[in-house]
Amino acid sequence: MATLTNGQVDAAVHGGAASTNGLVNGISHTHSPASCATIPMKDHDAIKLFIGQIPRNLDEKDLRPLFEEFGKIYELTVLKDRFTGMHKGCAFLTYCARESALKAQTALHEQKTLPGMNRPIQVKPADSESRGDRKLFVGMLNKQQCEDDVRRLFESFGSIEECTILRGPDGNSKGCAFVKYSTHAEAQAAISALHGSQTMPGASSSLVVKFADTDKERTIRRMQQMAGQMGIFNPMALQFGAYGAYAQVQQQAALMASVGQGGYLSPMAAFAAAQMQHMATINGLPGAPMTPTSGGSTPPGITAPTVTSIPSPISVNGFTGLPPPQANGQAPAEAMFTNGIHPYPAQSPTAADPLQQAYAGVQQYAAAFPAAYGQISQAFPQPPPIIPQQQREGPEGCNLFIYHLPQEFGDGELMQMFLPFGNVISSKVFVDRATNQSKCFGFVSFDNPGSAQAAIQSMNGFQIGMKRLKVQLKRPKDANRPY
DNA sequence: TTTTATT
Repeated sequence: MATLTNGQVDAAVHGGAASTNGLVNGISHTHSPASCATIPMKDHDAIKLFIGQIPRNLDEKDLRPLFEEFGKIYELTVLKDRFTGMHKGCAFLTYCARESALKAQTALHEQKTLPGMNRPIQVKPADSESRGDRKLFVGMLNKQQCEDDVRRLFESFGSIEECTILRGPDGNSKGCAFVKYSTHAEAQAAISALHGSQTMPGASSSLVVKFADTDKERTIRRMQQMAGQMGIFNPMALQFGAYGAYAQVQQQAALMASVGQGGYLSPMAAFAAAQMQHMATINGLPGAPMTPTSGGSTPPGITAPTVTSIPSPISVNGFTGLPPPQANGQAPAEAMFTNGIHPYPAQSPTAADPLQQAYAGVQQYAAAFPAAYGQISQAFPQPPPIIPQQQREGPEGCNLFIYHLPQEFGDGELMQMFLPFGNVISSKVFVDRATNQSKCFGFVSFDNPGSAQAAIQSMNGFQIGMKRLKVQLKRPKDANRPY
């Protein structure tokens, strides 16, 4: 009996020790293990790490020594822009051993700052390693609340992997945070329990707890901001694949940036890319390099013949709200691209009023694509009635209150903004009697509640410049109604 | 009231 037992124990100890040693050797010594020295093999459960905050002048060979400290590297790749080859300041790293990854993460993540960086290095599992959506955006926090306060609020719903308060350059809280749980279910539980559950002192509304924006959503947000900064507003872009269009534009812009690529550029993308340049310029940012005169003998891609065939008005106007191309097409394109970035051709008769151009764009769009327009607009009479009749109210549930309108919006602009959602029977911006200035709020009435709801859905919170529209059902004021 | 990047 004793013999048998000993034998079992010996076998177990031996086997266990052997495998443990192998593992320990693999991770705890710098680069000695013979196990994966010649043929790189990684553990079945290896973790791919994302490395962030890397100075752009460091490439793989510069980075290797730093990470080899923690074990044999299976793969290390610095991320580069697909078109320009530009170093993106981050990398992916996979160790042969899972343990090495964990060690490196513990030792390095936010523990040191590489030369020239303002933030500490990031070493954590890549997004591709994670299971599902588990990161939350938390809004409407008190600006005094710190990471620990937020953790305390969220810890009972699961294990928190990350908790960050968003701060401005001055270090002041922006009143919102990101909280990452280890699983989607935990995140969901926190949303159910906390969203809207309380109002923090000093916050303008109740606590917001939702899944953080995806990349796509962030792109949309940025697009809205840009549109706002340009004073251009066009709801059509919201309704129709502007997202996809924008993604294309980004790609195309990158293409343009790499002079000499000479690939096909759709006129729309060229047009929009030029605008992005312009926006970058007016924002005082460098923007992607686009130098029409560079390269001497090499004509820039943007002068390719494709530019002269005029795009469907949609692409241009739908996306940017720019004036429709002139009939011959050639002149405006040339004017625009020879001065590099000017979105408004000087000779345009309506150049003085970008807003008006945007509206012209909407109509042009609608006229060109009645079918598409019909998808969101139940009733689409030939030219939409821009001049509101006498002020009328729709049935209950059809009347909207809109706040945070741009100062320059009048009744017509308000109507134009909501036409895509249905039949607008009236629109009214309130005006200060003394100054004749808009009070930045107004009312819009539809002929059916569905349109009103669709408008709320799309337009509430829509960002124009620094402001966000508030769009809600008008309060029924039966009590006040004059007899 | 949505970040410093994720092939």
